[in-house]
Amino acid sequence: MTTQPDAPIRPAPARKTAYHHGDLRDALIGAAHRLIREKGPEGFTLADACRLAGVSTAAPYRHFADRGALIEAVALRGFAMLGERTRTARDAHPPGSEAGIVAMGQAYVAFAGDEPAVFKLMFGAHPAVQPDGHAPDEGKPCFEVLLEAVDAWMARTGLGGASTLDVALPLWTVVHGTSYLQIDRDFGAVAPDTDVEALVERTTLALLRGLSQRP
Amino acid sequence: MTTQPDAPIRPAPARKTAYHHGDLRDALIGAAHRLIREKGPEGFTLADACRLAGVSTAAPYRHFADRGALIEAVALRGFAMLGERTRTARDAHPPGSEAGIVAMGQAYVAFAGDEPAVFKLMFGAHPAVQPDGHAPDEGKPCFEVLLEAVDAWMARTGLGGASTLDVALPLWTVVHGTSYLQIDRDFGAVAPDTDVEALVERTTLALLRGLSQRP
DNA sequence: ATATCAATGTTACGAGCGGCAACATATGTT
DNA sequence: AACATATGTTGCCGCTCGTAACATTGATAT
Repeated sequence: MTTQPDAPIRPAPARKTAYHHGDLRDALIGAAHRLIREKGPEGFTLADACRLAGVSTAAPYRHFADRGALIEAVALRGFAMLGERTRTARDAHPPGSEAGIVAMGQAYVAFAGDEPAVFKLMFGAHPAVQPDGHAPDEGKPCFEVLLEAVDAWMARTGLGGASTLDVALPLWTVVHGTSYLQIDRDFGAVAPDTDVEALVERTTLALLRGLSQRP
Repeated sequence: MTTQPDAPIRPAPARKTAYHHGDLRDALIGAAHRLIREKGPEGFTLADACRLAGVSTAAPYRHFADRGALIEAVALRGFAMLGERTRTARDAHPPGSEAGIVAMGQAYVAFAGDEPAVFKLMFGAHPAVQPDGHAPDEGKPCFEVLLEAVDAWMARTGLGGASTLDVALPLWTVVHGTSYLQIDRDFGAVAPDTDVEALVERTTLALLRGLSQRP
């Protein structure tokens, strides 16, 4: 069981003594999640999380290397949530359908809207980048759900000559860009009344149509 | 004249005394730009900028309300740069051409790649959001360059029934998403050898094709 | 049962940063 | 020459991150 950000601070086993928290690691992740959600990743403070968990400011260092490690743990939770929502969206539509791909994209953007700060953590550049330039692949499972759906769609529409990535990457850029523009309110200055859900649908469908015809 | 981040620290007029810097505001923006470019917006420290400019840590408060105001000034410079690069890309192609729109998108992504930290500042959510939800519109001029190009393209291809925004917003999401995925190395875990320039071209052309046909 | 060890808390501290108040110096206006 | 204003300095406070040294608990072995 993981402590959700809305859960009470100290749901751990009732103990005689309060010296040992019982499940501090998980409680800290929950507290950090809540605080990051409220104040954003920048405003988040390790000391605040400690206060929320009712623990001294040195305690986290028994469970996390440093502030960044705790933040990363929150990001990891985010990928689990995103994967779940993506699969749910997929399962609501026939396999290989365009509607399914649209719904997955809308789920992506909706998740970003619901958890903007966590979304940024998940995809924000990790300071620890491998020397070979390969990033850590926590998000890979999520992407593979999309890859399967695209594969099914390509098989159904008999699209020859293109690879799965040729379709999946453009789709990803659309929903990722829409997510960021929504989160950062960048539509506001230019098209304040943008309905992102409809935007994703129109753009995704147009993209699929454009990709499926030989020029 | 604005102090570029590569310029010497104290290019201001040679004075008898060093007490007054002479052009501290601009020098601080230049220093901040350089530091943010090197260490990212998070790692940027007002004190570092002061050291770079050879000035005490309290001096900036004569020119900027706080740390955030200095950062915003750097972001403003970014919009000027982006606008210039966008217009240059446009002018290299015939008006109303798809090649021009592609080139503008590639310029957008290339700018993000060259100035990732500044790019994030520019589009990152401003803490000061108007109560009506409208964001400050420093980026509007850049977007209007795209709007004009899309207008010309729509006029040329005789696309009826759709508004300019119906085309421009999808295009924006593509290049914005590509920019972020490139900056944060998120392609790395999934498609490490992605050529973003080619990706923008393929995606933009497919999108334009898909949008220009009645379903 | 009890002694010991490892895990997991605590307090105390130092360095660095952001921001303010009070003071100092240059510039320019009358 | 005298004053007002703009601009920079020192000194200070509160806060955060992270480390070191110490304290408490639960588990394990005898």
